[in-house]
Parts: sequence; C-alpha cells; structure tokens
Amino acid sequence: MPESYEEDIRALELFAEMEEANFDALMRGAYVQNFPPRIDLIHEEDRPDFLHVVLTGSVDLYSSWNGRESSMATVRPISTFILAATINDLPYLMSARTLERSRIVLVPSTDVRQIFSKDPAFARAIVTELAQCYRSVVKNTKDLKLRTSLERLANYILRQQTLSGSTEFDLTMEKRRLASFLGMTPENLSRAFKGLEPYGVKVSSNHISIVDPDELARFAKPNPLIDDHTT
Amino acid sequence: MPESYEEDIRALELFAEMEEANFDALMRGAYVQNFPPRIDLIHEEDRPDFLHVVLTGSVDLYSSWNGRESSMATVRPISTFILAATINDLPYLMSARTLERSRIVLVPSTDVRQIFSKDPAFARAIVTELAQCYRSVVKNTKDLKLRTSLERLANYILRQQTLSGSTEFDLTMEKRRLASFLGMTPENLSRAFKGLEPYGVKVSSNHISIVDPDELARFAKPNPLIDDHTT
DNA sequence: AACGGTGCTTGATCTGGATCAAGAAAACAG
DNA sequence: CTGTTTTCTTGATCCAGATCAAGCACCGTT
Repeated sequence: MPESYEEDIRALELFAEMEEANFDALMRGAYVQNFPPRIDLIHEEDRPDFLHVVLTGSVDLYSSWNGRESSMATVRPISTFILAATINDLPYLMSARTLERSRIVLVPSTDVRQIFSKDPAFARAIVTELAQCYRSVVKNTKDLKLRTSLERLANYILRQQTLSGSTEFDLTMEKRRLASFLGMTPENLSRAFKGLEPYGVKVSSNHISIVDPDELARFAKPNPLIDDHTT
Repeated sequence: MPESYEEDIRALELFAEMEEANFDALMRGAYVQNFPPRIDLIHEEDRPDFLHVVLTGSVDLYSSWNGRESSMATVRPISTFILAATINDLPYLMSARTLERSRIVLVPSTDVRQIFSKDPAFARAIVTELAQCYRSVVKNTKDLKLRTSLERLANYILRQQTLSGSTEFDLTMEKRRLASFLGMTPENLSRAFKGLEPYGVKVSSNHISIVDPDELARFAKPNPLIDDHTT
C-alpha cells in the first residue's frame, strides 16, 4: 500500500496513538481498492472479514427487511465502518454500498482483533470510537421517537448549517436518500421543505438557504443531546 | 460492601476476567444503595459520576425532548448502565428511573476509567459490552424504521416467547411503558393486541398466550438481525 | 435536438396511528 | 372495606404521513 494512504489512516483517531510496529503490521495486511458508484461492499448477515476505511468518496449504510429498505447512515472520509461487527466477530447488521466512486482500505478483521489484544493505545481508541458510535445511534433513536418528520428535517438543516459554517449550503446527498435517512418518503420530504418556508428556509434544487436561522431554531428546538454528533 | 454482592458483580462478563487486585480496587470505591420505585437515578445532561450496576429490581432508561418522553430500554439484573457515557466522560443521553424497589451498585467513573487503562482484560470486556450495546441500538432502529407498530408488537411477543421459553408468559412491564418502548400510544397498543388476535395471540390483563406461534411468525417475519438481542 | 431514464414535485386519496373523551378495571391508601 | 387514583380499554374523530398517479425538470446518450 502506498505510504500516502498510510499517513491519512494514521491520522485517524482510531489509529493515531497505537505503536508504530503494530500499525505497520495492520497496514501490511491491508489493501486499497477503488470502487465505482452503487457497488455493494458488504451485505447484512455477511461475516466481517475486513474493517473498512473510507479514504475518498462516500458510503451508504442501509438495512432491509421484508422488502423494505432504509438508509441508516452515510460514511464520509476519513472514517471507518463497521467496527462493532469486526471486533466481536459477529454478522453485519447493515449493508454498505458506495454512493460515488470511492477509495477504500480493507484491513483484515483478524489483524484488527489480534492487535487490539496487544496494543493498549489501540484498545483505548477502539473503546472511544465504539462509545461514540453507540451515542450517535442513541441520538438518532431519540430523533426518530421524539420528533415529527418536519422537526427532524428542521434539525437536520440546522446541523448541516453548523457543519458547513454557513446559512447557505448544498445538500450532501440526494433527496430520496435524505428522506429515507430521516424516516419519511420522498414525496413527504418535498412537502416538508415547503412546510419550513414559513420558518425561513429556501430550497432550490439541492441548494438550501436559511433566511432566518433564529426563527428556524425556535421551531426546531435543537438539543445537543440529540443533535450534537461530536460528543 | 458485603462480599455477597461482589460475587454477583464479579460474575458479570464485564468484570469476570479482570485482575483480582483491580477488581478489589473497583469495589473499594463502590457502594450499594437501595432505591424505592419511581426514583430518578440519573438525568439526561448529568455528568457520569458513577457506573451503575443493577443487582435487583429494574430500571427504565428514557429520554425527553420538548415535553415529550419516550422509554428507550429496560435494565434488568444483573447488568450495567450507562457504560458509554462513563467511559468517554460525556453527559448522559438518557435518564434513568427505578421501576420497582431496586438495589444498585454505584462504581465511581474515575475508578472505572483508571482501571480500564491498566487492565487489558477489563478493557477487552468493555469493548465487547460496548459493541453489544451498539448493535442492540442499531437493531432497535431497524425495528422502528422498517416495521409498522403491529409488526413491532408481534415481534416483541415472539422475543418474549423465546426469552420465557413458553408460549404463555406475563408481560414484564406495564402496557403504557411497552407502548412507549415500541413507539406507539397506549390506546394503539390496546388495539394492536386486538389486531393480533387473528394470528393467534390471546391477551388477558398482562398475561399473553400464543395459540399458534407459527401463524404469528408468518405475520411477524422475525429476523435475527433485528430480533436476536444475544448477538 | 430528440430520446429515454431518473429523480423531484404536486395533487388526490387513503390509512395508520394520534388525540380526545369516557367508561371499566385494577391498584392503592386510609 | 371504601373511596381515590391510575391504568387500561373502547369509541369517535382528526391528522400526519403513505400511497397512487401524473407531470415536470434535469441529465447523459446518441
């Protein structure tokens, strides 16, 4: 694997503090692969042979049951998925597919588990990462159970505002996926955008501008225990 | 703390493999407390001063937003909550209250974090536990996003059947809480029970009997990637 | 420029589930 | 035991959101 990628991976919190020798061992077994858009990387029920690290592009995590499908999360560079299955060597709970052309590192799960056992710093980092993932899903559950779809969209827009650092930004995924992620239909998302106009949200194509952030926040009532995904 | 409790805690996977000295150190700082029913143990946003271990009784984990409230999970003996907040020293995402008279061990979070750093077996156990918690919440999210309330109830009943090992069992929580946990109103839960009669579910008070488990399963379509909470 | 193809929007309709209201049945307190 | 409170149920109504059905806009292809 070219060294350039190794540096990017090493910079990840998950790998930053581990011993050099162990990191090298991990990377020896790893390899990079390029995938075209809409390629299934892993499927629910599969065994976790590799820990995946997204270097470029983006990956959709989704789940299916009884012919229905729902988008659960998007993985963007540079981060990993799906750690929990890898660590406990249990079947994936979600499927993953590339959204666009993506460069992905595959690290053999056995290596991860082995080095986890002998590198305390790596172990510590894994715990932090897992705890963070756990808290993210809990926040997502609260969002789903405590809010209406309009409120979820309003808070999503406010989160994107924070991430982009501007009251104007482009949606980072197509609307049909956003709808699924927010637990609603595309038709309803369309109407929900309309429903936020009175609170100062303007939408044209995939460009959003928030005319009056305070007004929107008064409606959305964002809460760090649901919407702050950094803690 | 009386030694009898220590044995119970030691038997927990989380503490089973750690070094004796470290376990003793953990227990030295810990203390047991009895709580009456409906007592708030912790509140969202609080700092995680203690890791809690439920010895007897049961604890409701719930969340609130904008005047609404939802039950997220029930903690039964003998297990811990909420590990993720303790480990990363971040505010609780959920509140906890006793459902009945409960005996609970309080282990100072600083001790947990400190011993986590120096006991690899403990670290390993924490990772396993966190990964399990994470997977549980993911399963719960899939349940919520992919199923109707009737399907969620049907699968809940099948899970309880598996847990109890019998086609007849008593509900382990009051119906209003079950409704909240399943993401519906008490009124609707009442109707949902009626709606499952055609599939061979009989309800009287809090006693459930499944006349025809196969018929129920044909409707519920249980799936290990959603309903098997042991993996 | 004409053509599918795909995603997005809009309107009409339908339905799952919430809300409101009231009674029945338990649980609890004195 | 009796009165009080709380939960559970049932019915009536309402509403959010899903579904169905067109039309529209965008986009890459030829």
